Amino acid sequence: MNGNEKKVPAVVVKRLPRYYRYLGELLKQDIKRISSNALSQKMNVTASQIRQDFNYFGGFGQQGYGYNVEHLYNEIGDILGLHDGDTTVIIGAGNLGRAIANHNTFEKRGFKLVGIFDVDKNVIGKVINGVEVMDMSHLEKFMENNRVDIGILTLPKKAVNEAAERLVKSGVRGLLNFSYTELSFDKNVAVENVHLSDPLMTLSYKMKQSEE
Amino acid sequence: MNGNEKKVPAVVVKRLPRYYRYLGELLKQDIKRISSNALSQKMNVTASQIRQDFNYFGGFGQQGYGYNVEHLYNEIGDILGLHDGDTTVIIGAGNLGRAIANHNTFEKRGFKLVGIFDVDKNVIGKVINGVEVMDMSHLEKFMENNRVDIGILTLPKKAVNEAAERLVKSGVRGLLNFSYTELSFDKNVAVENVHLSDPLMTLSYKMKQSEE
DNA sequence: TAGATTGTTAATCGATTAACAATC
DNA sequence: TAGATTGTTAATCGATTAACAATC
Repeated sequence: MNGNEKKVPAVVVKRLPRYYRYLGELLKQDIKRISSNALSQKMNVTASQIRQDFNYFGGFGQQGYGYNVEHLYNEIGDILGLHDGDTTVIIGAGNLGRAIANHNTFEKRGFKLVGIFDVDKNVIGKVINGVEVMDMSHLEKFMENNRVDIGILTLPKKAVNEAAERLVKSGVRGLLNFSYTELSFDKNVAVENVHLSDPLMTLSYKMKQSEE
Repeated sequence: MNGNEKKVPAVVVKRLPRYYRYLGELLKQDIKRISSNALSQKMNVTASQIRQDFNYFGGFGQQGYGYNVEHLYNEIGDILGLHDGDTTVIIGAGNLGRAIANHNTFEKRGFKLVGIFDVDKNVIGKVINGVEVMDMSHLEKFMENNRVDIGILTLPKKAVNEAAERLVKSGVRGLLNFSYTELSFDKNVAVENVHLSDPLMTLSYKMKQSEE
């Protein structure tokens, strides 16, 4: 941030992945350009919001023309850091860890899984989506020899704090935490806490509303 | 809604699961009561916001005392519909479907998994967390004989629309969709679309910010 | 050039925070 | 009763929408 750009509101940042997805779809359909108005109808938001959102990062469009889909897609990818080649490790090779290791969207988005760790002797040595599950006690050695940007935490909450701290000490810059605990570190380590059952609860709330 | 209550903003509803989690923790620690101020410090929000949020649903506190933790916990559970005994089926017994079937938080929140369906002969008949995987072609028959409130969609996007429509036709009132496609139905069917890679992307964005 | 559509400023709306009277 | 803390109104802040001049 160079000081004369205003800080992008969190609510705008959260919308970026959705734009990215829709633009990816347009790209697949070979659509070359789109106006904020056409996009707003597809996405069910206002054209004004779309233009405002994009203009936080500088104008990507052209008056009288609209937006070049491929260009916009790449720019948003850039903003999100999808072209940085960030590497990930998964800590916890349980059901969720395995699901995520096999979830190919992560790769498609430019993230490279380089290691999976667990403490369970029964899973250590197994290969998941081409990546071997290693012994958690070898974490530090592994990270000395491999650049790891992001730690994905899919382990029981009682073990998550220690794992997170070891990752941070070994140089990880971001944590994607699926454990129940809400982690937070100082500003040098970005953290995103994901609670899988939250959407189920808000769904349940919505269901009660539509009953009435 | 009886008309003289104002509609609860979506942003407030989204915060309810987080309150519920924190109150659950307090309950475990045998803490009987808490003030909005004490809770605000734990949760890193303002006390004002907490009181405003709770007052959308009627006052749960008592002047000079604060909030009774257990009572508040149960009230929020009620609001979220966690005590309705909603049943779920999972469509798609792949990695993510299995992870969710084994994810015991869903049960803890009061949702009962009653069926898992797939088209793959290799997984049909297997038992996941005590529930047998059934042939997708038997979905309608199963739903005639069993009340199913929520369909959890963990299948490839090319199959998700058909599955969703079959569920809705068979009487499901809510869909929790993990597939890439964004589903939407008329107002009688609540839908929550979950995109697992979105938090990874926003994490990546945050990492770029803390670099600077 | 005329038409279309952005980028951006201004107006509106809604959410958050502050303040305090009510009351346990 | 005095102190604490809610419930609620009012003030502020920020996000969304509308409008339109700039310009391709």
